[in-house]
Amino acid sequence: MAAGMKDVASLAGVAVGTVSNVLNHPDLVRPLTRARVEAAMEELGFIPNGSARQLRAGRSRCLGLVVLDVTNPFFTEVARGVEDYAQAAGYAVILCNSDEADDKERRYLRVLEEQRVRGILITPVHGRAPELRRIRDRGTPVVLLDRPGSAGQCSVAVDDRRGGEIAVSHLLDLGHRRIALVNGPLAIRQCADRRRGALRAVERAGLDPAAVLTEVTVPAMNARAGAVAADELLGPGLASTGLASTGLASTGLAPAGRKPTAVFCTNDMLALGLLRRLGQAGVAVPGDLAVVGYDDIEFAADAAVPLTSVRQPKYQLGRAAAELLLDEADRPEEHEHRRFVFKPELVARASSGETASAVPA
Amino acid sequence: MAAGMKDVASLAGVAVGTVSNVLNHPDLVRPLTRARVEAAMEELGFIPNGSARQLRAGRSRCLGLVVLDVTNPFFTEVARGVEDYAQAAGYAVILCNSDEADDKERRYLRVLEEQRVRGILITPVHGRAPELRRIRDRGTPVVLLDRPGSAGQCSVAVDDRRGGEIAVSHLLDLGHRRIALVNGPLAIRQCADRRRGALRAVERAGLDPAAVLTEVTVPAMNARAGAVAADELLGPGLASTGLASTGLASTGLAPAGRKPTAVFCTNDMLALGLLRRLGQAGVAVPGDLAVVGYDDIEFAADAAVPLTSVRQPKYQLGRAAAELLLDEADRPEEHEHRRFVFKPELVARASSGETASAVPA
DNA sequence: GAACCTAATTGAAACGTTCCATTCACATGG
DNA sequence: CCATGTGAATGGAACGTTTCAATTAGGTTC
Repeated sequence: MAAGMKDVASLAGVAVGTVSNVLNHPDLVRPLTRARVEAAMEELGFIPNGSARQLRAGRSRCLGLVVLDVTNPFFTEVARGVEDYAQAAGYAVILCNSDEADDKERRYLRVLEEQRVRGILITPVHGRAPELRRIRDRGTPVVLLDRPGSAGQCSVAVDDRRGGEIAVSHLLDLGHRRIALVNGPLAIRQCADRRRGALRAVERAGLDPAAVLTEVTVPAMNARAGAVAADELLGPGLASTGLASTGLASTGLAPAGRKPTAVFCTNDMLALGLLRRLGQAGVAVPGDLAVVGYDDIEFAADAAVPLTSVRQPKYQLGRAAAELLLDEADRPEEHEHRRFVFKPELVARASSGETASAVPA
Repeated sequence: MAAGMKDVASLAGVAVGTVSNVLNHPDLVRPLTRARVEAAMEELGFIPNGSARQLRAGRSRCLGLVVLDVTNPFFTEVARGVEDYAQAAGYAVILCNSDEADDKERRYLRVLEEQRVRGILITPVHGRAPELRRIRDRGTPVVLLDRPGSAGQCSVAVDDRRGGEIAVSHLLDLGHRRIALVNGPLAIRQCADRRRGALRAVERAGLDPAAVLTEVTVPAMNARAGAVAADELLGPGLASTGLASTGLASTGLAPAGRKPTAVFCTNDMLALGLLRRLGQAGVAVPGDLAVVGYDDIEFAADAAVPLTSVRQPKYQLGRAAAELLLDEADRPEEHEHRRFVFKPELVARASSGETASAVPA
């Protein structure tokens, strides 16, 4: 069905080599001949076969991007950054969604490697260090996204420790002394780092983390999980009685029994899901409970209670990562590994009571 | 660098054909031999070369999905549907973002065809009918996404005409008689259809569309464009004076001078952007202006004023599309083209004043 | 022990490109 | 008229698989 170079060649009355030249080295072929060949291509609707080309070349014009959740605006914004840069450099991006699932991630990595993509950008679900290392060793550059990498590879990240710290410092400054930390799996590096930052903020304030922080850990970083966390915070007998209910399902450092006056969610999806649930339960934000999120996705500003959040330069992140990756892929000699670390920034809005006075300690 | 089947074969002391059999027809090879081969693969870190495989097979295990905007949660939800189905069927998805730009779309289509993807799912920017037809003719199945296709191909869509109709009927029922229609480029089919639905609703109510509807057309369907539309609606001398300002930049049917009491935005991104701007300008929603969106993305419910919207079965849409595509790809004989049309559904929330009484006519 | 089966393995021919060393046609200068 | 040079086109090898007809080794059957 599909016409190949052979067909084009015979229709144009030239050798296949010439057709190839028209495609890849147009300057080497006489204008007249070139025109004939191009006409033939047009007539046959010839589309070069990428597989054959790649096979010969040993490498493709695609790169792979593996994210934790396509549904999270944070990642789509990063993806845009990656895509814009890649596009400009003549590459296409294969966007893969690991869904925070180990096996999906593994499967995608395998596919990408089989496709001989030019390189892989990934926010890994778990450490994955050895596996990624092997991929590198086999010749596919890997850049860690949104994660400070170890030596021997490039990475692009935002200082998550610091992000966690400024979020919690903000709450402490507002007078909060009982803070819940709603977090995803600690195996995800960002989660662990933001938590460390939170702890550090408390320590720096001369307070006891065990007394201040209550940890609630949820298995995913999406809105649904945020709602679950809200339920857990509100305790079993909740309903619309606000936080008046008793037992707080503390999974963490602090002794149960004292209710938090603020929550730090380690991403905005979590925070938005939590916020919605709090609204349904009649809990006032920030009156009864102040909320801080992370990522500053576009929708955070538009939430029922505009969400205070820690902003990350998402688009820049993606762009920088793509740049590093293609540099490594295209000029392996000159390339030297780099680790970009962007600075996070607090964006205070209503949900933390930026404007209203603080809740008593 | 990368080990090939030849290396595996010689290490295991067998012929390359046998290695291939281990991979593709394990049952044909003696368990002992198989083990030896597998050990060799492991030792060499062998990863089969997808290009070579595809070249031989003539087709790849990937399919392409081209959307208008990855940043729009509507599309990421659709993508999840596609991806889940594809994944289960053993396919990987190449997600492409046309960004509503004609040339980006064209470029991606080209790449996908060169890659010999198994099929293409697309929400086209413009009609593109002839070009897509040629792609089909060359042997790549194409399924139209979120758009009722013409004959001779599969498509999956939601009845956009009806969606537009129920949105505007809802506003009419609430007593509104001056309605602004904030819409994207009419070249995008959904935009045109939703508009037609809006017109129909007005006619069915026995009213004059020219008198009721004011059209504001923006060049993109995102939040920024929504904000621009808000500015246009508020008129030049606006600021925080609500709608008290004078000249309304009507681009459409209605004579200027009378200000709308309601807005129908043809997607939620537009509505959310508009909503934000209205908030900044001190316009009360739904008091001064009622707002209805379209898509019912997850964030619509969480907006400052929860957004009334027209819900589409996003995930189902993607899933159904992938199913049709793979059916066509895998069993071209039995396959017959189908056109799914899902029914949209109004989700009334505060932004249209669902609860509050209607604004006078 | 010849004749036949079956199961396992082999080797070579494709697949559609790109690359490169040749060949060709023709003009130029000696 | 031969040697030389130049620009254009050619033809075949190579890329790493899969497929398939052919071969081999062992086992059964008569």
